[in-house]
Amino acid sequence: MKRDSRLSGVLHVLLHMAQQPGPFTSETLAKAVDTNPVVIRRIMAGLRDLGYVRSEKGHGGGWTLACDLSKVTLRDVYVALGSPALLAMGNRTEAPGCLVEKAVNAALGKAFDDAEALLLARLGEVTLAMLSEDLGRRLGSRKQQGISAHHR
Amino acid sequence: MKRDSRLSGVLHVLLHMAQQPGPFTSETLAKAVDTNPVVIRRIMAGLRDLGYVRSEKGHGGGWTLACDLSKVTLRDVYVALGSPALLAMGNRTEAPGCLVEKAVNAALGKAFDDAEALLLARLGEVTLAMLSEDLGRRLGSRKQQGISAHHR
DNA sequence: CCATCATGTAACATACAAAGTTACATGAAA
DNA sequence: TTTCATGTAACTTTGTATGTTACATGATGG
Repeated sequence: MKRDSRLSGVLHVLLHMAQQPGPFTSETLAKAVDTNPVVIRRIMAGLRDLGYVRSEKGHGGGWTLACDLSKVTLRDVYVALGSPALLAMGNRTEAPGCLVEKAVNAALGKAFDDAEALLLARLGEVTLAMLSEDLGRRLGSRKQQGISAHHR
Repeated sequence: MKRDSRLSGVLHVLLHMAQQPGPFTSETLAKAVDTNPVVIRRIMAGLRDLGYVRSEKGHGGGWTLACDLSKVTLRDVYVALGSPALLAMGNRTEAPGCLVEKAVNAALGKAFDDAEALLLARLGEVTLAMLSEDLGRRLGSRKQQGISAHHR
């Protein structure tokens, strides 16, 4: 199954934005994560709707952070993406008539639900600020560098 | 992302087999789970290789359970399928050079790993025998019924 | 006013994996 | 030797993320 990397991608973008004041055009951000500007607009749309970022058209326009990074968790970002499926596996049929299927769904469903809940809880424990601080530590003495320097 | 239902499907098949002595042809099993005989052979191949089931060709042939149901867990069945991806999401890039990507991967990777570990642990707690017993309870007074009766 | 820049979005193309299907080889039983 | 069943390769279908093109919308600067 093809892996969904939108959460990973949008976090990368947000971290880049947290390193410098901005605004950033979709094209600049696209180069930083090696993708297409339209893809950036696509994954940022939900964040904009929830007020986590702002977008401006025209000269000097682009994307700007519009939230308190210590108040937004990775889970919030995930939800902003539209809460895509977390698990690659699922029950063959939901609401089956067959009792065998029901027994299988009950056992698997419990395991699946527990794993999803744990994942969401973990994502809810990490704020964008914590992520940004971790990045700061990784950058070490090389602070205040631009996007181009972070990317190979 | 398209949902992988092989684990759900193969468990359904195994439970059906546990209800009656067998052997069962791929065609019979395919009808029970509403799919194609080749799909049955495909998802059963790994189980056969690990000795959980046996297959016989020719007249009177088909699939037979060949293991102690109380010794095989849902995790064992999952592994027999080839341990397909559990999570629908993943990091954009493994082993990135970019420090921003590394920070994102570290945070997400931890959450992902924890969720995967929990899911595998849960699957490891449930044996096929437990699943079969649960099915027995669900069937209630309607014991000893054939496959056709279980399926709508 | 208008040329330029940037987002917003629809529409289409591509890539990939699960699931479904067809075809045929292999081997066992009647 | 005919029939039945698995084993497997090859192909088709389907769903979704991702990539791309095209164009509309709106803001800025001259």
